[in-house]
Amino acid sequence: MAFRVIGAAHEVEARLEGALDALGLSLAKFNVLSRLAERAEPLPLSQLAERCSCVRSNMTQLVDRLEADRLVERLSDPQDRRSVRAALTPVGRERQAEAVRIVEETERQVFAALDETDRGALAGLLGRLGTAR
Amino acid sequence: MAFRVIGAAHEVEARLEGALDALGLSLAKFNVLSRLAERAEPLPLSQLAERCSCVRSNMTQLVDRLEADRLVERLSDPQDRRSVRAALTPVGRERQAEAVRIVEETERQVFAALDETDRGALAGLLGRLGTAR
DNA sequence: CCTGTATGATTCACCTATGAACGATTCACC
DNA sequence: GGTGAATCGTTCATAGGTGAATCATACAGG
Repeated sequence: MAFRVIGAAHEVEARLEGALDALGLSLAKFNVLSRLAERAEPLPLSQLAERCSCVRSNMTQLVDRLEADRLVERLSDPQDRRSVRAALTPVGRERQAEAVRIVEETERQVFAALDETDRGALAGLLGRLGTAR
Repeated sequence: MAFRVIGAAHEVEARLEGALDALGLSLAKFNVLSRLAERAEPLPLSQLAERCSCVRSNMTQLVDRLEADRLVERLSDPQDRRSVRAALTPVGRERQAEAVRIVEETERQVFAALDETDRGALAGLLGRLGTAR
């Protein structure tokens, strides 16, 4: 049962990765861009890591790659010189918006066979899994 | 919706990884050991990769680490000198059996809130996701 | 004011995964 | 029987993820 859930999720991930590939993005990069797009303010990397549910060292690398792609830039914070804030570039903002459309379209295809009731049931069942502790 | 499925699966994976940690195993290693435990015959790495749904180069590394752990050994095949077969060591076989118990117990906890009907419904819904193409 | 502690980001070592390129072998077919 | 194509495992570069250690900076308390 656990492996059914894991296997299905891997397939969904693979579909999304495949779709995002056309934009030179991965799911991980898309996630970072989306967290940044949510607010106008550039975010310190530690907050970004928290919102992406990953550790800071991972965010350092992700931002390295996104900066190399010219989608994000690092800004130093004069208030706290330890802090580095990540900001979307104009290209990054555009790319994120295109990615949203692609992700939504892919999602529509993946869940096409499920009506609203089915989707609610699925979300409900997943929400009852005992993953705490 | 897609991210609900993915998120839930990641939490299930994390629970299993955490539980297997006590045996010095990961989910990936457990999977390899289990494929090997299914039959007495040592398996060529390419078949092992296929059964684990991963590429051969990944299996090379996984078997490297399992060999370092003394859970698996590489046997050369006199019939086909290109081929390398992986075999469980006695310790590997034992470890796999312990891991099965731990995985089953963890699974029981994760799915405790779902009765048989719920589990069937969940499997059914997941099976209807459009991941082909 | 100074000192210790907490925090921010990076680096490093490791694990899992992919795909391309490679060397060695096997095999099919002429 | 020799040659060209396919197959096997490994290696390499790249990507994403973790945790421990490190360095700089900020901050609280004496």
